[in-house]
Amino acid sequence: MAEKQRRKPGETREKLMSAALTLVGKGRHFASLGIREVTRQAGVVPTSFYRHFRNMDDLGLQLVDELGLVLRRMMREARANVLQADKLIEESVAIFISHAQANRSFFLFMAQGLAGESRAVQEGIRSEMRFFASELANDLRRLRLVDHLTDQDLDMTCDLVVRSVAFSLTDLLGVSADDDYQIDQIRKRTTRFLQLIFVGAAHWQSAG
Amino acid sequence: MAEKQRRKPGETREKLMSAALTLVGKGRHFASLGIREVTRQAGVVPTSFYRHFRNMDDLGLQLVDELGLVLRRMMREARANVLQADKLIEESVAIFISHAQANRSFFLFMAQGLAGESRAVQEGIRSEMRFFASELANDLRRLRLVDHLTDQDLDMTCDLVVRSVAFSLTDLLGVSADDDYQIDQIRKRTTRFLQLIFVGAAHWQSAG
DNA sequence: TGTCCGTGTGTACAAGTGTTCACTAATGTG
DNA sequence: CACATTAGTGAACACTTGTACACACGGACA
Repeated sequence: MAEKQRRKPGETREKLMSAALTLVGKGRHFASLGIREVTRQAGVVPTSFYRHFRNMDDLGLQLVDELGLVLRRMMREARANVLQADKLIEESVAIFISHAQANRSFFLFMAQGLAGESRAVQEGIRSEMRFFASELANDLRRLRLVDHLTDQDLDMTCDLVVRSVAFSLTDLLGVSADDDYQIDQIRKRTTRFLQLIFVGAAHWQSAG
Repeated sequence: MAEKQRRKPGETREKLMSAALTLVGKGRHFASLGIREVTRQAGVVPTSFYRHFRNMDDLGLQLVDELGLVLRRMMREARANVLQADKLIEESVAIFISHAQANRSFFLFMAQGLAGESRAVQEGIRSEMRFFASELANDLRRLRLVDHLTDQDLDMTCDLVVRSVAFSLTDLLGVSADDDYQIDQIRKRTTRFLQLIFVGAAHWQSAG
């Protein structure tokens, strides 16, 4: 019989979550993962799963929570590194892309979850995106870059920005993780998208 | 023994495809569907599946083909009904929303497939979107609404438009099919997104 | 020191899975 | 009409699946 391994608390839980992410990173869709498959990947007996999660949806929800942390780290880095306003878009997108590469599976999971099977996960990710958009709106206000926009129009703009960036995840998803050329193309395109949106915002008049 | 039912050619094939769509419409994710499940929903014996498809990915690919037809019908209707340029965006979005409601499962499948498990389905849907974007670019050129944009910038604009509209599918996905108020909100928001993008395009200068 | 309790393990089971096979009825083709 | 082809059927296969149960170990705390 295999020895019972005593691990530090929460280790198996983490193993299971990162096992699910690993499978997602290998191209599987989260909705198609099973409990046994995940435990197998984690090197843990199936019954252990229930010590930490009620079912796969539950695991998905906890992954969304961790995704929130990843996104917040990314925001912090962007705030720290994006100093000159004229390169704001370019640098923000670059930071996004580099985080997306460093946490590929996480962002794949995010892209999948937007149209996923679990309503709760879906709502969780949408909620993260709303939060992200509202933080972006705050930052832009603070930098006094959008003084001519009403709050509502600013919110709309940021919403569109976040969506466009999120959509680029599905581009990233299609290219292999080390195809630097393609990834750079995606970065450039996403940058142009945002520039176009901000040109629109600069000339937007609320009544329109 | 149940009678062997002779049906008109291709009927079982259609039954299987629409069975898969039905399940998607009920909130399931395509990637999590199994052959037996689909055949059960179609009221057909599991073995029949192999008469028409090699596996679920194959079925997915054929669904993408049909999705192409749906999209082309939609384009045709938009071209026929959108006459006055000043309401172009508003009416196009309205037509999109109404088609998305009329073919809910199809568009859910599309939203799922963008980050789906099958690389081939993914690429198929992206290809449909590219086609859609290039047709849109042609139309805009023909209407002489974007004379100041280079081809490349016009392509980018249309790409962004198509993405924004596609993303709104994930909004639609979250509200029940008969929640007219919410659907109208989505329609309005999507319309504003496109207006913002076109304001951006109007003031875009290629060198930027 | 003794006793919970959280977390790991192995076994078990019924139900569901993809796929193969041999069989058969209807259809199209000569 | 004879006949090959297509498209339906049921039975069977080896496996996988989710989940329940009883048990074992180690740390926290009395």
